[in-house]
Amino acid sequence: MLKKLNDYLYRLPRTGKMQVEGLIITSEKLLPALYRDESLKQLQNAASLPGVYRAVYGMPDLHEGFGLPIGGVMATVLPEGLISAGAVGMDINCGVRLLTTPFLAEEISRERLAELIKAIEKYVPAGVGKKNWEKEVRSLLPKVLLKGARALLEEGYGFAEDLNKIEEGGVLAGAEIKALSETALSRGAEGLGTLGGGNHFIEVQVVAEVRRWEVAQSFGLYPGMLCLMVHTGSRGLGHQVCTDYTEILYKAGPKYNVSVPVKGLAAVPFSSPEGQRYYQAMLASANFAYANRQLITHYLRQVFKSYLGDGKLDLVYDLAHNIAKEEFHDGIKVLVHRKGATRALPAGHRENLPLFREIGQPVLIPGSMGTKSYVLRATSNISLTFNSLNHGAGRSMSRKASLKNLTVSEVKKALGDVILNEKVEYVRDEAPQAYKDIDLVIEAVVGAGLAEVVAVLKPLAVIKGKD
DNA sequence: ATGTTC
Repeated sequence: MLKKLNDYLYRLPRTGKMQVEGLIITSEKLLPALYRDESLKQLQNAASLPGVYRAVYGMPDLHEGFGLPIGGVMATVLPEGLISAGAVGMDINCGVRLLTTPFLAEEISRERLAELIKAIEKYVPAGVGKKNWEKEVRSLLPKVLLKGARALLEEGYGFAEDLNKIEEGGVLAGAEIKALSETALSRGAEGLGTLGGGNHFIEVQVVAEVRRWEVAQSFGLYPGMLCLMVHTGSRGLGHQVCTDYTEILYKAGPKYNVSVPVKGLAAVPFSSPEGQRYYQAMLASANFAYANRQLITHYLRQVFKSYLGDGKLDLVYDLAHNIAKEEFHDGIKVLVHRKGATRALPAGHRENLPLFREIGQPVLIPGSMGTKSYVLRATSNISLTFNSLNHGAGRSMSRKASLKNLTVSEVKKALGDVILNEKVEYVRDEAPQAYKDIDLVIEAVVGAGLAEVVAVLKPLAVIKGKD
């Protein structure tokens, strides 16, 4: 089905109703997983939407999702082009934040680390359905929806300089509370300040390797540093918004003569009332997620202050990997849907935050549970993929299959010395065996000439929520 | 991903 262009770039040729071709960043070793699930078929479906621009892209962590595959990038020409809730995904602005700590990893014993993650769990409830412990934050919801991480800052949760290192300054303009259902609002209120389940985590990591010294230094990363990585999103709020609007867009589609191959790609013109409504709801959910990671950061600072005596945690960066964004490519205004894909702005790109304008933004790529994570920087070739990179390792086995096939001892072995808060049994579907090899995924984006490795992070302890 | 078949 795929045509090899070079070692790391494959073409998904136009067939059937495809309006554009697909381009996939992958490799010989990663290919078999693509043929085991529906991701290529889903990419073909996306390529068949009217008005899809230039090509649809698959990142090396590509795998089956709802509508657009995870690791998929799809752009539509504005203003008449389509917007699809399913092409953003259930967890709107699921994303990653990396923090440095004032400690070297070697200063903190395993015993201390184990205590630390217990303390973190008290402040940041982990697991599906968990609610925030600090009821006061619930009243911040309206402000959070409109002003994102900035809203929390105004309430004393964080420092002004935090915003300089959050994509978009931690807030997207245009959110509307009216666009959210009552259910979405109530799920949002309870979920603010919680981690969630699935692939979400808080990880204590060490900077194990620095490959680009100057760049790492400008990102604030030095070898041996103890770091914290937070991976979470908009919790039940984003999930509800995606569910609500997939239904709304699916029903409204015919009104605009839009027919979609599957309900998961339900879409309407961006400029239509329904399209704008979804976009406003998506922006509010994205703001919520930036704020969620900000609130969690506040709690982490409290824990570090009380348990280790120093709560000075500095942001490296915070980015979204499930979002749709209005951007210019080839001089044309498009709506880029990234689902399980990260926007990656190279050095010199004018849309970078001021701090990163010259050097380019850090691209944070978490590995699977217990495996390495990477900090990358995009090269100037990144325009090939609308300035997009992968978001992680990507599943290679479904949750169901991993729970069925993986034993506790196999998973324990894969985790090695990494401390885990939860019983291994409950997070078997998050085992490294259920994911692609992060090293191969990174090799693909580097080999394709899209990115370079700045630093490699190794996990020491991980907090996961149980499903 | 998810009050995982509200």
